[in-house]
Amino acid sequence: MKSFKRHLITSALPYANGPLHIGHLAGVYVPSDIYTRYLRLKGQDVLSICASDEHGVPITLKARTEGITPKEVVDRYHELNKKAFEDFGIAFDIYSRTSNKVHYETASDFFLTLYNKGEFTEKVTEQYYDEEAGCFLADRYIVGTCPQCGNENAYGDQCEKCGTSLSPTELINPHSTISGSKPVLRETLHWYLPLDKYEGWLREWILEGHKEWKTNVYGQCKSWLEQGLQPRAVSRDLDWGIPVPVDGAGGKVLYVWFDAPIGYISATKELTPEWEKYWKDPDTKLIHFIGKDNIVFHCIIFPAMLKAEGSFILPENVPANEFLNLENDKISTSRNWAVWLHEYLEEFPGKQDVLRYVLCTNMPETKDSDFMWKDFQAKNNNELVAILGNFVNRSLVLTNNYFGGIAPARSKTDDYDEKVLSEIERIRNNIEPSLESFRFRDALREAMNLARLGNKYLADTEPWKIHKSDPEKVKTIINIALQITANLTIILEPFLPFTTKKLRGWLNCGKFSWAEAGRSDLIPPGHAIKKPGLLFEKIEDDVIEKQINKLRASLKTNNDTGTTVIPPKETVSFDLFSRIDIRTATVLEAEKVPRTTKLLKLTIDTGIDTRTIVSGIAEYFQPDDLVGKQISIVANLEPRKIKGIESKGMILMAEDSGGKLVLVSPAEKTGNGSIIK
RNA sequence: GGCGAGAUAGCUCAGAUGGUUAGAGCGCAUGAUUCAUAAUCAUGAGGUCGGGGGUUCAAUUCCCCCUCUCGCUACCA
Repeated sequence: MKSFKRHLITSALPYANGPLHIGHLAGVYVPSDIYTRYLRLKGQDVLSICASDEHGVPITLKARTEGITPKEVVDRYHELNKKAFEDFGIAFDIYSRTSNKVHYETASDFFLTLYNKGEFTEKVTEQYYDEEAGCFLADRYIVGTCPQCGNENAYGDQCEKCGTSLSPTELINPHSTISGSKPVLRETLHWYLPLDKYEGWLREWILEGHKEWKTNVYGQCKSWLEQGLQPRAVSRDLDWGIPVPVDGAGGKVLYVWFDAPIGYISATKELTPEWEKYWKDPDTKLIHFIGKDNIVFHCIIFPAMLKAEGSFILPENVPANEFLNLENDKISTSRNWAVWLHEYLEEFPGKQDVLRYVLCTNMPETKDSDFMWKDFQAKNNNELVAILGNFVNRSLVLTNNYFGGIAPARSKTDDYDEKVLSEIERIRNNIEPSLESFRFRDALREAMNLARLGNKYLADTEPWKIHKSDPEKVKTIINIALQITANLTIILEPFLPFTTKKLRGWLNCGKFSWAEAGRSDLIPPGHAIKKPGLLFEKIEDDVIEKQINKLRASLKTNNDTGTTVIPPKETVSFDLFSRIDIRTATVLEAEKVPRTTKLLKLTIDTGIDTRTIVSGIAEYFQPDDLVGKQISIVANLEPRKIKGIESKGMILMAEDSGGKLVLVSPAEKTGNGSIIK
């Protein structure tokens, strides 16, 4: 096992187009914070880096819908998220942002180095250009008819209705969402990172060299490598981002996936003039904390970039977590199915550690896990209050009651006392390997065993029974209880920093180092402690019910109205509208198209004829349920071959923001072929 | 369709290069106890380890098939 001189910890850069929720915390920031705090306690040289990721098309889109500038969007969320991290004690050495000057320079330099080394390939492609707005259009800015499903609102990169990934040139009747005009194709030059070139090296490095990575990470990398890697464009025609630093590259910026990971480097640079020591010296252990959605970037693409650049070290491990669900359902920003960090703090002031604890005990380390409010309550009441808070309270109250708040000396210790004392060190020794291999749930469970040990020790020795008959023995007992309490301030520090700080205050002691954990002389005889308060308080049923109701209510609202309402399309003439022939029809037969997931082949009676329509609705409808249903169709849509079947027309569907499809049917049965107008 | 991860006590999860009674925490039951936020401590009940087949003296652990969940990817409206 290689030993390292220093650590560089990065945490995935949160995208600055929305607030943070518990999923972010459980997946990335709590684990990275625990790990960082542990290393710091051990006195290691460690930097923890994070920043807001502030470029990319979604931010420009959000700005547009809100009628503000992209800068205003990122400013808002950068401040909000930065504060949320601070409030939860996520102790980054720096929380920077990718709109900083130093990042612009770093990312530009990085690009230039690769450019000058000839690491990029250049390719001219035809892209849509908006002549009115005078700019190239990012894929998301082009809307047109999906060539597959006929959805008129398909974006240039993807049709949200059928899920097809598209390229903008495939869209029928494309138009710009900026000016509404019809864009023209223009040639444009872009730079590509030929990932295929690094495939062999990546295989060797990951599949052979890092078999110790978590199975989910290793498996995902293997999956990617076996599918073969393609060159990836590193630039885009866009005006929000870092300009490509090459002559004649006006109007082009670095693609956000390229600039974002470089943000780790720039933030380090901003933090310390010694940044190169952390990024280029092989004695540095680089660890990326991320969620599973980011595995490919941090295990494949970013390492390929670093390798191409040549002077940087590579990550030693990428302990990606899976996802946290909420009350049995996926966390979803658009459905507002989330517990937002800033809202949690308003409703549970001072209870940062409760959330940290619950998220840690239930961290999605090996598979997706679930956050349940009932579970949150149970863990608070049965573990934090009953086991930890209670033990601390007992030991401090006993010290005050029997010794006026002055720590007694141990007189004579018996075998049991010695066994308990040695147990402290054993617990510490158990925690270390868990923390070092990113098994934080295990580590925290073991840490809590120290409080359990304390409770058991008091129950077994029963000082309240003998404090008159054997005061010397009680001195020993209370001394040991205090040593356990002091050790808790060390061992729990990575997990519950607010709690341990409070506890140190009551113990009236300073911060101990990790190496001191296990010692039985942390609190010397004669040391005066303070009057304790309560470490945790019980959470009652009604508080939890309120949270559950709040979630359900927001979900209901979302179902009723849809949170993401797409802005109206441009005005069309009546003439244009009337050229579309919408009719009622009845489904005669329906069957799944073989070897597809989404396609149904429908035979329908249109009143005019009997025809076949292929529709991408198989995920929402059983074929049998459709037979006999009256529906609405576009009867004069140009025919199109789909999977070898000629589809004549398209079925009208209402689609909510979650992508769920509902048939648009006449409210009462009517003749097939009736005109809908 | 392909690939990856997962399915173990009521709940959340560990675990085994195949081999004596499969573990933890919480919950539950019973008992003990009162220093402590009706907290604590002890004991116990609870699992044919997703389903089916195979290899083996022996599989929950290895192999094959199937079902379900999550993710990636392909084809695609």
